[in-house]
Amino acid sequence: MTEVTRSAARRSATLEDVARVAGVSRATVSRVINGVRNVAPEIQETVRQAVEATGYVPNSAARSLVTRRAGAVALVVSGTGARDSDDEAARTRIFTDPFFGRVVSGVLSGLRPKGLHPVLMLADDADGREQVLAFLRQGNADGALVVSTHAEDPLPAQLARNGLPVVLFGRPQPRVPVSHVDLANHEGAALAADHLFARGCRRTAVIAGPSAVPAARERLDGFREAMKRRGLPDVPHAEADFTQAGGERAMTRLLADHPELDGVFAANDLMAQGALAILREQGRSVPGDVAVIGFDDSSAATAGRPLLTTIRQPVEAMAEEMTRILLDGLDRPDRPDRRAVSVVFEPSLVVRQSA
Amino acid sequence: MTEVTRSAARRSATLEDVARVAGVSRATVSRVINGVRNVAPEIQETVRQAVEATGYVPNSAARSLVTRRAGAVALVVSGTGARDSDDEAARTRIFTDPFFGRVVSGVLSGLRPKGLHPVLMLADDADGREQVLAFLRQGNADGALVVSTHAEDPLPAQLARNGLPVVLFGRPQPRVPVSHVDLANHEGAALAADHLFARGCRRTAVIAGPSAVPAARERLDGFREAMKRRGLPDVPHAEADFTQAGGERAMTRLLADHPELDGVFAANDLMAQGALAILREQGRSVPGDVAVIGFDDSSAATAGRPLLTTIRQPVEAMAEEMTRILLDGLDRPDRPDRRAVSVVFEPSLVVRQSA
DNA sequence: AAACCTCGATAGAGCGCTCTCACGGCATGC
DNA sequence: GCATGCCGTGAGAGCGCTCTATCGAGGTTT
Repeated sequence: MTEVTRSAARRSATLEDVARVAGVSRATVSRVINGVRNVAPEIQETVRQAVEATGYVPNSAARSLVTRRAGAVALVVSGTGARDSDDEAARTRIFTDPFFGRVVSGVLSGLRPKGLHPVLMLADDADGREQVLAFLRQGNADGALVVSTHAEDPLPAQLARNGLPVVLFGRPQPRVPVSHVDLANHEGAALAADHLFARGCRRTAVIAGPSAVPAARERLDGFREAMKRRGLPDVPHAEADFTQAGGERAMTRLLADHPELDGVFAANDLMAQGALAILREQGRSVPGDVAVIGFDDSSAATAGRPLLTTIRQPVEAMAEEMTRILLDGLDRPDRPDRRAVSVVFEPSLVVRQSA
Repeated sequence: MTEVTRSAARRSATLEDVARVAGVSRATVSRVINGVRNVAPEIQETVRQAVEATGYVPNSAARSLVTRRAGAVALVVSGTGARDSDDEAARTRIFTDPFFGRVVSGVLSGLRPKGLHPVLMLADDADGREQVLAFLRQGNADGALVVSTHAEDPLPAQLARNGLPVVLFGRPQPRVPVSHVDLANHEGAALAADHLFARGCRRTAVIAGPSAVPAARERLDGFREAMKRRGLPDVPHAEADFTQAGGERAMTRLLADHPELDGVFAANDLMAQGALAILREQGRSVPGDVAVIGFDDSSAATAGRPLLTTIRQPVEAMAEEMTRILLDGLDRPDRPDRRAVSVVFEPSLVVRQSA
């Protein structure tokens, strides 16, 4: 084998090669490969055989260049609140949270029918945000799915300003018109309050999420408002960071300040687990002495004993809907109806053992 | 503004535009944008200003087309064992496992210096494997990081056969020469055995992972061999699926068959948590009546009480090393030293409360 | 002073694909 | 019988970039 043929064998087949083998033009092969439009059946067959014979695989860079479509979407985790972008512990924490895994799972489900795959990006500081922006503007991805945590996260606005298709998990800042999916957090928290009240709890407390996170605020407010309606206007709370360790610290504080507690509502399951651990250590039985309700119905809810009573958030379905909205927007010929779409999901109460 | 100028403004600036503004050639602008080689400082400055003025962003499809580099790597989760690819529960389970999150975190760390981002792919059936293969052959990614679970997973071999750069998490089948990172699972299991023995446990059992997973086999074998060396050749075990629920079932079975148990080694932390839950339910104190050791030192280890004594697997560091190996291979000019590289990490014992 | 380098910049080919436009052949309408 | 329309195919431009070959200017060598 000469040097020439070897290098020829090395480089993979192109449309040109297939066309030559099939005895047709490049354009015809292209038509067969993509949406088959007006090509005689017998020629289609010939082309297909030529593709087989040459082992042809379309080059996506070339295709993207002319179609101006990347055929990819970015999945951005934004604003983790890591102070330092080298803070691997913080990064691991967010990716280890069951919430993240459920989002990934839902996104994958939503993308699968279209044969797309998400590019994972972390935008936890200005530099990371710049990277996401550049990535999209360079055409590496056609749109972004953003899981943003902080309310003041500027990324959604930046993306929207650049005219890039975005869908958010969670409500964006009021002034930013961006498509998103969300959960009725108020209602979820009220469900928890009602259940605790019905059990007879009158001295409840809340382990809240970071006040910078809108969903966390809504859960706290929703719970307090529901209790107020029942004549209990004073519900103490401690703020934590959505982690188990944070939940432990918050529970410890709460117990010290309010030893008479008989019910706890945690803004997510991880913190509820932390609460459970501390209650056990301090010799309080759950749900006998203190009833505990979590939020999310993630895998953490059934990870320990007692099994956690919790408010279910259909994260997978929400993530799937998020990709659907994005893909719809990409398909649409740009102009018409470019307004932001939003879909709000309803939470539900899942009663197990802890309350 | 006329229709023409508007559409001109719409489409983003190209190299040509920048060159015109800067009064130089396309090639010079290209040199400035990329590795700056032999360009007079003042011209560099002029070009930079022109880039600024035009808001130029390089088009990566065009670049990829000529460089034949995608500037992306695939992160493939392969062989989850989901029977049905529509089995969302199974999919969520794998992504919810802290192990996955740690891998993602490590990969991100390894990719960050190069400004790359992983494309997430799930290859849980033949169709998924085909997609991964096609994706890489189309040049969408330059290489793959594969987290493969089953020993008989054909994907690594398929990729290697196609000459695509791959690095595996975990040892591949014996006959497949593929770069990988791995943990000394035998040694880790022996560490667990030694610790239990030193505590006085003589009636231990193992909650093993799926026998199709090489790492699971090694952990079981390592534990049994270590116990055998100490004169305890009979260590019962129950096989589970690396999930908490599976751990619970295995523990229940083990307890029924061997009520006299005084020590349990679980092949991962999730199953150890399951064991803890069952032991509590059955009124056995941990570590008083039964000592428990997990494996991984994931977030699950500190998720409940008692805190789990476990064998630490440095997943983040392993994942980071995995990307380093892949990127090194991509940089190298192909031919020389194309042999498979492997790096084996050492586990360590982390003593907490459960043993 | 002529020949030779060297360095910085340009011209232009070409990566592999899609898509518009033109064209030939055939059926249809008057 | 000739104009008309449609359908299937081919020719060719061009997407935005990189990179090789080339050229010109200025300095050095003999």
